Amino acid sequence: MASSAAAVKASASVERALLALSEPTRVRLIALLGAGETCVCHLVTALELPQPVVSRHLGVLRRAGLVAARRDGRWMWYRLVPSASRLARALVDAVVEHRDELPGHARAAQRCERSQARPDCCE
Amino acid sequence: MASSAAAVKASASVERALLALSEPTRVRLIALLGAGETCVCHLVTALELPQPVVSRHLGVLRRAGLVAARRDGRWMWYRLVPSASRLARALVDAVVEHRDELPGHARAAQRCERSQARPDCCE
DNA sequence: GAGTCATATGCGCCGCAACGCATATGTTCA
DNA sequence: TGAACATATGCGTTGCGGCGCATATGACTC
Repeated sequence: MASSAAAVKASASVERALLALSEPTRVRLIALLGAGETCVCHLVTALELPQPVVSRHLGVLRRAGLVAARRDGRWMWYRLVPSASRLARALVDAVVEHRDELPGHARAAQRCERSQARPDCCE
Repeated sequence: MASSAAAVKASASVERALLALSEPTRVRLIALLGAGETCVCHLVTALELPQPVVSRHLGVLRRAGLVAARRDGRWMWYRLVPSASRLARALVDAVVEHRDELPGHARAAQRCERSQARPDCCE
């Protein structure tokens, strides 16, 4: 029946989703993306981490089906996408909803906004 | 103000909570405990893992403020307790609510119930 | 108090995943 | 085409956490 097939699919994705969420930096990325689609350069500025680190974590989240990427010229924009797993969706929603509790999130979000306000970046 | 003090406390506990939840076995334990207070021996039977492994994971969850232990003679019973962090509570609730999606949970829960039904264990 | 049972913990080992660094890929503009 | 920029990836290293094993702690019975 269709529901068991869906359960299998969700089961496969829930493992990757849980693995993806079991890393502080990736949780912080989810929290930042909760504010809307964001360019990688802003995420790097927000988290104050080396670009390869951010890129790698975004890759994990993407392969886990939690975020999607869109290319705009030289820039890549990432956004949250609903996971195939209800559990994963609930976890992401919880992180986004209560992101203010994450240590350092407020400052990171501030750096992210200020970075987006600069006219010399991302067009 | 009081809210900032609460935020600091929640912030301290949310880190430990996220760390505690970043492990598949511990997530499975949370899922099992979602059915109610459970004796360690049943959790060992349910997860089919060595007793020290289960005990250690329960210790992590306990120190993270996600579960509490109660001694009853030689047996220890564990139960979920509301975390000081709203995010942690939301994550635990999500795991419990969608526990059926966790790979192998149904069988583990079945083994847990059958273990509890045996009269020769835990009194 | 000795023995037994249930659970917790100390310790050493090992695998894995994150990181740093360099570099590849892809895009824009001159 | 070549240079500059943004992002992704290959690779070697390392640190941390989970596991296995033995043993300690606490509780009950005789």
